[in-house]
Amino acid sequence: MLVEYSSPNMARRMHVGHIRSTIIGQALANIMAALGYRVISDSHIGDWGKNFGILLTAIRHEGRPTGNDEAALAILEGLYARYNRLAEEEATIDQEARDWSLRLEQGDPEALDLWRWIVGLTLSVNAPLYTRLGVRFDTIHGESFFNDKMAPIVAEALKQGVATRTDGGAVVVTLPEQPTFLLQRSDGGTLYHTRDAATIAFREEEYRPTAIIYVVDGRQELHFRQLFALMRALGHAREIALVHVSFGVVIGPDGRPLAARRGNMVYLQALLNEAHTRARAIADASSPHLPEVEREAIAEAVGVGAVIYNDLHQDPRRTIALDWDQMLALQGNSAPYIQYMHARCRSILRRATLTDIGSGDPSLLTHPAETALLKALALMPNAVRAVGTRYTAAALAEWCYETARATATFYRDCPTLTAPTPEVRAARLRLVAAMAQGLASGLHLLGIAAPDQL
RNA sequence: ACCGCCGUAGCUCAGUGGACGAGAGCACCUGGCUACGAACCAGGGGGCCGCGUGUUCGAAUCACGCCGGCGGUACCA
Repeated sequence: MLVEYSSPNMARRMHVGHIRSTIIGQALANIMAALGYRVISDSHIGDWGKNFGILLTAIRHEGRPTGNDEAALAILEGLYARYNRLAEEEATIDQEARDWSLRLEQGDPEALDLWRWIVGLTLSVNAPLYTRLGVRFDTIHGESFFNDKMAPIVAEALKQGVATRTDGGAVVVTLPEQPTFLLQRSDGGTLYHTRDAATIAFREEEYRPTAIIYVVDGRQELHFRQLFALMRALGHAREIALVHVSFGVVIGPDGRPLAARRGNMVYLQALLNEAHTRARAIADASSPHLPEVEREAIAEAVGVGAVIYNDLHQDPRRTIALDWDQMLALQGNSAPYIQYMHARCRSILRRATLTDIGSGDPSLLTHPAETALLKALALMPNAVRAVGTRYTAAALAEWCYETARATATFYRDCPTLTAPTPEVRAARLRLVAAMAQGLASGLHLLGIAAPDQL
């Protein structure tokens, strides 16, 4: 099974708009692997096309930014925004951008040189963010990778009569029940559909997957409907499930889209840092006895965990209005709550002796809080399987939270270390060990760390 | 205009293969640390589950229509 997610644009810093695909995709990849699929995670980076034409035009006019850090990337980002707007207003700039994107496709050395620099810069700036989020890719086959694989698809579509060439030279596809779309520009350049069609053909040949999962925002639903219909019409991917996991975009608190030029853009790094800072403040207040390095590590696990969980616990299709307090919530229905319950279980296990654990008799667990936990444990496989069939990690996030709540009640009503009898104590220890393992596994599958102590 | 998604408590959201008389978090009110860690727990107020019709023994959940919000609709991605 191949899972495509994150797929950031080049020459841009990752912002809250990218976080959803990244987080949802990684969780799905984790869970599909747990379900037994051999998962290939792929970031289909946007390193090709007309947007690069615009970038190259901008650099040609304004010069190449110095440095190889986030600051340089920010400058590129600004250049792109400005020239993208210019291209819409001035036909000469637009033409220049088209020319450059074509030169890039044709292997022009100058274009290639700048292209390599831009891609390298972007990937190196993004890398530490991925590390913090626990994200890793098996392959990064950007759109450029498919440059030489597109002509055959276009030819195939024409040959099969699925597509036709217009008088202007463009290749147009008309399928039943689908709006028509283009497979090739009139100047010979390729398009989004072309690249994605070539990508499917490649993946089909290369991996023979049972499914290809696209974790891409909902605005591209039509694109994928058309793409999948095209591939079916061509006779491709007959035995492959093609799935678009669609999610809603993140908008500003005012209900309007986030945009750099509107000044309300929130970058991923800033978001993670703020989450870390908030978690650190609470760690300092509630666990002053822990050494500095540990509190720092806990703050990272808790802060980043909160961000990840916030994205996973709700229906991905909803539009999310940016709300710092909600995204970074550290109480209630949040990752820290689940992490806390896990840590309390671990705390009990730390205080018990090893020989106590695993020898308990489960039939002694008859208190309502105990049976509730046993039921919760039994439901975990269902939750994981639901993710596999519904393609949403929310089912598992929900399980983690409900289970953590049941754990909290048990914690209050059923003392473990000071249980009434040694037999009950042993049984409860065994239960606590199971809960700790279940919660930790659930969190790990979601891509969230489960520290032994907060 | 057409297509898609969403519309559940003041706010943010769970719940839609059969399973109590509809749930959680935040906010508000009340109570609980001489600790298996209070990043917690217990309790309270607060809801024509957008509206209507239909299917069914039974509908927040399924079907159809309507209203509202958002998104998309060939040479950007």
